[in-house]
Amino acid sequence: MKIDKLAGDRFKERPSDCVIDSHALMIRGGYIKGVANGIYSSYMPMRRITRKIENIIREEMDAIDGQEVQFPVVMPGSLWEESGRFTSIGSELCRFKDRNGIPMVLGMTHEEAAVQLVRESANTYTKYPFMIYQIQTKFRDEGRPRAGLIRVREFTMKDAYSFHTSQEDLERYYKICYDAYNRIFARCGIPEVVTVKSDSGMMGGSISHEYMLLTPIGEDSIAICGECDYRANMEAAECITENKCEGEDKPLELVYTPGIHTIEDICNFLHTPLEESCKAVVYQKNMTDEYVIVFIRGDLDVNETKLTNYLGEEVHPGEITEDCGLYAGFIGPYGIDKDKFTVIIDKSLEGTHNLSCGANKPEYHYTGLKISRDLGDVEYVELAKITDGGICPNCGKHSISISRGIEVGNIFQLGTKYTKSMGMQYLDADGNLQYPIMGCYGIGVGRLAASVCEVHHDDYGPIWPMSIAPWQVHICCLRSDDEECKGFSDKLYEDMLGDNIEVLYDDRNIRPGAMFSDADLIGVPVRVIVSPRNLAENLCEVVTRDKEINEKVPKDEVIPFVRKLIAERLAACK
RNA sequence: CGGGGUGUAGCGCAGAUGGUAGCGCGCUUGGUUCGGGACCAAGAGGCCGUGGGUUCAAAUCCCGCCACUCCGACCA
Repeated sequence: MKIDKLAGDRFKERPSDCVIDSHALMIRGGYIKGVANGIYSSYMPMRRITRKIENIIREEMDAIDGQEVQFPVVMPGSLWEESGRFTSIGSELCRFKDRNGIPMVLGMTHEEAAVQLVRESANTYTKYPFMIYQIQTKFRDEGRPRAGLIRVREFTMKDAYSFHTSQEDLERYYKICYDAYNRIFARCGIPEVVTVKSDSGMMGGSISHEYMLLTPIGEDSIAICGECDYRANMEAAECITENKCEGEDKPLELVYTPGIHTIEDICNFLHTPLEESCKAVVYQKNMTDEYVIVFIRGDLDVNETKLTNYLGEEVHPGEITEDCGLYAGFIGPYGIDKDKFTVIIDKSLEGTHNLSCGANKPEYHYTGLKISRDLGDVEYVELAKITDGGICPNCGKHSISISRGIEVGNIFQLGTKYTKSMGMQYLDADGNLQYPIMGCYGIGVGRLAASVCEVHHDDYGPIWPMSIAPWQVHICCLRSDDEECKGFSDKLYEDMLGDNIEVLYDDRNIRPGAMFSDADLIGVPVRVIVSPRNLAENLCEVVTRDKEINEKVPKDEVIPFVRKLIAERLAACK
């Protein structure tokens, strides 16, 4: 490829609306162009990168007996009604009608399509286990796309679905996928990706893992133990609390606390630590607006994902109105109307005493609350967010730190949610009808490319690993007006093409500075610089984008030298 | 869903108090340059997001839409 024909501009100024580096570099380098909010087109360099990523994924999926298939982007709503997701999913599922008025959806994930594809043919246990996968466009009408390709509405994804006749077999295969995923990320040049336990959200199912690239710009928070190998998404992390319950129990006492509304204020007023208070967090159910009140230790926050899972329905922060029977700032667990409100006591309050809390009466709080004494038998529910410096649920030490990460992939054990709801069955060896057990496995291709860029770049541009680089070699002909320089460069380019080296050739009559800046933005790992100066000594300069290598090589040995470099670097990405 | 911001040339921006649009980068042509985004000269390129209103006159003032964007919430 000659660079002067390459569609897409490269430019110097950072676009003002780019917050993260990978986004800015991909716009500045002529990789992508925005079409609409969260929707991008890719220029050739980007497409070559994603194609290589897709091929790596393909190789690894094929190696674990995956069958590549293709599902449609547009599906009838009726298919999604079978699983119940046509109505259960919110506006991120794009719905529309075809010319006959039939409800249709744009695929945001393909469990339904996967089951539809195989439910008749996989009717005997002898066909199990098997896995099908595709690499295809998804559309999710996100409320807020951001960060370039990290969070978009339309994207390419590899999604895989496995089918099993037992939980044991699913777990066996799940482990195989787990390892295949690690190989994929290592081969794409980001071996530092870690797995974390995650919440399975709307997918259903139980065990799931996310593959996280740890970086401060990540959107997810991850709890990591510094002492053992415990790692979990904040949403899924169990919050362990120790309540020492020192000193004597004090009696429950009503205290006049005019104008004190927040838990910080009451603790300051009483000179007690936040741990000795019980705060109320008010939510309302999305469907009915019914109030849900969570009581939790004053220093902790509610993990709303856990709350949603516990309730089995969505909630939003509650609006406390004049006549709802609640007094904002004075809500407490003692004497609250349990018939009128859903009241939940967080596990962090188990084994506590001498708590201060609201008195359900304006301008009054209680002190000396002991739940086991004053409220009798209550169910404690684990709903708190794990905290930085908190206790590790695995090893029990105060060793949790919270990091940020980008989710580049995930794997789920789905169970029978889709096979049952969609009526997929097979005959087992004893002649009984059974529902297959499913797993599903996803990787966002564009997000992965952007993640690699985010981790591998400098001020001048991306530094692509050889395995996914848009080209392997970039020839810079520094003086195209010099006959010898141009002649040698042209020949080198032709020879490399003939030798099946992926080469980008810059023979524009521009100044070296501009040429190097463009080369940096394209981020090709190996650069060959041809100039009259070096040619006078029969040399070419070979440099790598990561600055590891900068050597003058005899001009006749450039191709073998470069071939060796490419081979070494490809081998390093395994 | 809540709260901000911005829409003027391909990109980045300036255009108090209304008078018919400008700068930098990029692009075209010619010349001088040539190892980290050169310089000179001459050019091309604009329905000022959109609809309405006020006015002799609107990029500018008023109202309504739309789009993009940032922060937060939500998010297989």
